[in-house]
Amino acid sequence: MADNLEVRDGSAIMPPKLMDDKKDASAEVLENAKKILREHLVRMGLKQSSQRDVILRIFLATRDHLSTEELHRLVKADDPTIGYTTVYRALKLFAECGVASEIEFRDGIARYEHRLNRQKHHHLICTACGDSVEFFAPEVEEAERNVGAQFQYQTTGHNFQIYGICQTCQKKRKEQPSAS
Amino acid sequence: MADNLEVRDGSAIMPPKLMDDKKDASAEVLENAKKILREHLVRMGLKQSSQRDVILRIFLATRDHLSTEELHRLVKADDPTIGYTTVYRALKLFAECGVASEIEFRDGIARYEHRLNRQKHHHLICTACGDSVEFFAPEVEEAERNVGAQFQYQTTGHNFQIYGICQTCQKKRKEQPSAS
DNA sequence: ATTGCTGCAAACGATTTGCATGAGG
DNA sequence: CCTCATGCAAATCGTTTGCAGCAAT
Repeated sequence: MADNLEVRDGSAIMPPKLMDDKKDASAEVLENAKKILREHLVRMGLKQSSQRDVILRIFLATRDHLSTEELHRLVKADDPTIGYTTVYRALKLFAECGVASEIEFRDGIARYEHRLNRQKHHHLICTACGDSVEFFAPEVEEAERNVGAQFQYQTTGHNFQIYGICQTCQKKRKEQPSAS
Repeated sequence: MADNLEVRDGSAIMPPKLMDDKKDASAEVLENAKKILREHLVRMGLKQSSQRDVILRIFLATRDHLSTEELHRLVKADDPTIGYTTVYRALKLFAECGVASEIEFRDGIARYEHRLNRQKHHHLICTACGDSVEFFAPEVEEAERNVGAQFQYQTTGHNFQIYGICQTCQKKRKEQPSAS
């Protein structure tokens, strides 16, 4: 599941919505993630749990940007006994050890995506329908390094999204200029 | 494209924390903002109010990044009858018409700053103490244009912050490596 | 045995809204 | 007059935490 690079609105010249680095490295990625997580747990004096294994596997099996609730829904389909709080705490853990990273859309909901075997990318988000597209902007990574050095900050990351209206929603608005 | 990614200063010392464009253009800026707001109100079929004038004046009188609550506190000092909700709605209005822009720190609180007579800038934020520094990164504006064109989005803005630990907090951590 | 993990429910807190009243056009 | 603005209180809703019992080390 989840290796479809469909471009939904059918225009042929559009670049793909997801920039993929590897096609189906799921098993390999999963092992890698498990190892990273395990090392983090040991380092922090924490314990393993079967629930976290399930959550990790399902989290890695999707390419989407998942909110805690969405991931919980997926996890429950696999094991209905796993609660929301456990998913919530697992995601925080994944983010801590670098397996996941948080992205801020504009709906006030925390979303996560996994970072393993993925090039650094950013998101272009449609504020009308919530759809998003990924793009590369290496100059942003460079800006982080430069600015950090200039102000003598020890940088830990950044946050970069572009907002706009996608082509589909632009068309819709022309047809039905509904007062928002 | 976008290869001039140095943050300009050229001096070896620490750059100033706020990049100012004009020193004291408050009156001028206020008039400008009032005009923009008024036009927006007319366009949207809304009405003027004395409360919004007060809020606008006080909002423009600071260079800080204000949360709704902080601005409300300042406003109350001037006119104790103005309520939180009015400030909240006024800020949304200011953002709509371009007088203010929202910035997302990482504490889950919406903050606003005014945009008039200010160069486009971004923020470098200390996640330990919350302090922030402004910097220029024109290549980011360029990225917005390029990416928008590439994916045929009509862009409306972006969101860019760099996070890290400021020098002061780095020192503190060396002295007292308190487990967070 | 000790200590972390889980899942439930409850707490939290910033944001948002419903509504009666007041003011702008 | 009609419509929007205001301010209060209450609702919302994602996030976070307290706690009793369970599981890992």
